[in-house]
Amino acid sequence: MHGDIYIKQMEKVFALVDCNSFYASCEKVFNPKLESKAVVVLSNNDGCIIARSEEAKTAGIKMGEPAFKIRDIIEKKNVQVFSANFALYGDMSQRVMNVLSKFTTDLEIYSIDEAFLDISGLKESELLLYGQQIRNTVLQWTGIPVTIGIAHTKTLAKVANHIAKKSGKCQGVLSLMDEKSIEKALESTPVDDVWGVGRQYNTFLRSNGIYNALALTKASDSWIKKHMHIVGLRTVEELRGQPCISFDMTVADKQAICTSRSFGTPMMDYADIEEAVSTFASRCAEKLRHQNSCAGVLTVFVMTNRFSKDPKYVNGKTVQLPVATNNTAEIISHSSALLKLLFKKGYKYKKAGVILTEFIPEGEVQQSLWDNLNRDKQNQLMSTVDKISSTMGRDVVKFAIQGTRRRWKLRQEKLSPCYTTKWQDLLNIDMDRV
DNA sequence: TCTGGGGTCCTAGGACCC
DNA sequence: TCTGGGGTCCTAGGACCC
Repeated sequence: MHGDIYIKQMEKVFALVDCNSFYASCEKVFNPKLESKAVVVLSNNDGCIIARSEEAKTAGIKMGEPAFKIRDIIEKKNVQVFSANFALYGDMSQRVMNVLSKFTTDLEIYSIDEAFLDISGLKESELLLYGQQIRNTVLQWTGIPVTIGIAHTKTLAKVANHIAKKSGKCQGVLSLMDEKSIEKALESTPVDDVWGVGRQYNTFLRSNGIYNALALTKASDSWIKKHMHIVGLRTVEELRGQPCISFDMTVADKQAICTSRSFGTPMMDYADIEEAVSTFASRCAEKLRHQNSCAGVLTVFVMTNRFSKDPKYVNGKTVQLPVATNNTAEIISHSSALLKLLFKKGYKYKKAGVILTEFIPEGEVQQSLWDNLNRDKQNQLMSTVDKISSTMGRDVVKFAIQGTRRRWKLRQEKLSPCYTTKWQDLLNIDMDRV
């Protein structure tokens, strides 16, 4: 058929490269003592498990579990625990992506540890070998092990990746190209392992007798659309082999920027929270300047610990800024004005945050008649601050209101060195003992 | 003692317009 | 008593992702 030939020629092939236990693997790269040990990485404040090495998974540690609940497993199985070191992980991520970009420029960096490659045009028989080549190169050049799934749609590439992760047979690479193997793969994939099916849809689908990905592909379009909307229908079409999710190599500007933290210990003093909120505001402004935008709307929120029995208070306030800005001083002063309105004495605050939205490009800001700020001068100041921060380190210069006490700071008791981003943390090797 | 942080997209419903 | 038709814009909330 004419149509068939057309589709054959157009058919794309995607490879999803996904780092194995990424954060845990980063810790292992620079610390050979960790090899073959169970390693876990904790969220900020040393709260929950956010990464587990293969050995840690085998030990029965679950994703997202609070660390204090699994103290006994950690002790019994000699699990090596680390506080999240995002400076290290971010830098390692860049290295991995750099290696991938040597293979193709058609690269979509999807998250810190995942990228899609458009590898259309290769012969089907070459795909596995090519995947192995990518895998070996990334491992050799960065020390990070990856798994690769290959298919005609991104969602199927995800399925392939998932299976390759679990099955030793695949040696880290699986391609799902022919109908038979796709069907087998879908049947063995629990429906909640499908990319786009979360907790709610999982419950819903199961209560309707759909337990695996294959069954999901057999549901009717109208039923899917009714209950899972257009996004759900796209997922199902992708599982059927029909590409619906676009491949996008350009990094889109963010539409919202948020900086928020839980405090290491609960805070009751206004001054402490003001320090924290000012620091978050400053961080937001940095991120905003980084993408050359100005924000028109600013939100501040505070909350008490939702798990404790103490009185609870959750609140947020939003302002429309008179002139859209990315100036740290302005964003800090609006943030503390909002905090002043929000703050109520007597509560034990656990978390606060600053959110910026309604962005416009720096060059298109509407001036106000009553604006009495010298914006050119302020912009020069900001770019000087940014330059100092990027060469000499963050917070070398900062606003006084951000404070120095940092009583709100994170708990990070098991932080590893920043092996790749701080001179003083570089590894020393004693040649006499090698 | 101890439970993360930062995003995206879509939909329904209300307000408002002619 | 009856009570159109068609549209836009905005917001809150829900779902998902890593």
